[in-house]
Amino acid sequence: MDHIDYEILKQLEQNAKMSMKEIASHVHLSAPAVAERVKKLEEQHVIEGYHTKVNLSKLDRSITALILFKSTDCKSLAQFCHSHPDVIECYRVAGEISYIAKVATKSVETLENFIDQAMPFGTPSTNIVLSAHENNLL
Amino acid sequence: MDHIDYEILKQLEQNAKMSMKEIASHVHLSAPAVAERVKKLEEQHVIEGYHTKVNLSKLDRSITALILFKSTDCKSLAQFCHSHPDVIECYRVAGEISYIAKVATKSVETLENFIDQAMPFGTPSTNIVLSAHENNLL
DNA sequence: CTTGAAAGGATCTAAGG
DNA sequence: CCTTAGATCCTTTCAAG
Repeated sequence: MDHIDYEILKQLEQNAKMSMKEIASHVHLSAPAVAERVKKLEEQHVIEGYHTKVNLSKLDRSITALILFKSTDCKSLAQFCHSHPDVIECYRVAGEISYIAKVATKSVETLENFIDQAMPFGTPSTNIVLSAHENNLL
Repeated sequence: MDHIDYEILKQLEQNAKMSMKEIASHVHLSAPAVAERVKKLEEQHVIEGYHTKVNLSKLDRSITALILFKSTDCKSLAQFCHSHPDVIECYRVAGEISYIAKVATKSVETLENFIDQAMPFGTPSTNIVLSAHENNLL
């Protein structure tokens, strides 16, 4: 993991489909050299996968909410969240809160349904996302 | 956006590098037909990008925290978070909380530094991530 | 690590149903 | 909107340096 690997990861993070040739031109190496480095990064699980980001509103899931739970049965809450189709991410956390679920859903009605279903597992505090921002890792 | 597009997105979500040929075999179409559909999904911004997931701990950022803010100056807090290298995601939300930052940092010391720097912009409640889970969209 | 070349795939283009 | 077929580009693998 040297600075060239960092630069390769930086390029791939922003565009997973970038060709070895193109990455090579950024890091001033040959394409086979870059391919070998990428292969090693995959084997070392530095690269965990290549994913496609899909627009949630185009999937008719325009409302995103971060729901904070105080729960005494996080195992059950986790099981519920892992299997619920509206949940896109969830976190077991230590702090004032014990569990956080990120939900992307169709409408306030479906959000209400989710909260009602989740209530038995803990006390939710619902925060609707107004805007979101992602920073690059590298 | 028919059921075939959904199936294509489902495949690409899990593996952005899947070839048109391989997707084609899943949806019982020819490779060029799939390529054309993917191109349209890109043009319609249903597909927002192709990204590589990088292991944070391999980048020496083993601690992840979700920091909940009560703030009266979200604009400044957002500006701070957008430009801070430890922040990976942040959300302006409506609810009990006004702003949420997802931070990936090296150690408790660097986390402490972040909190100290963020304090002027609001009242933080720090929740360290013990475990995380992602669901598939499709 | 490099270059260069060869083999195998993938994508792109075009013609046609 | 689809298919098939041909051309082109990219990747991968190997050699030799």
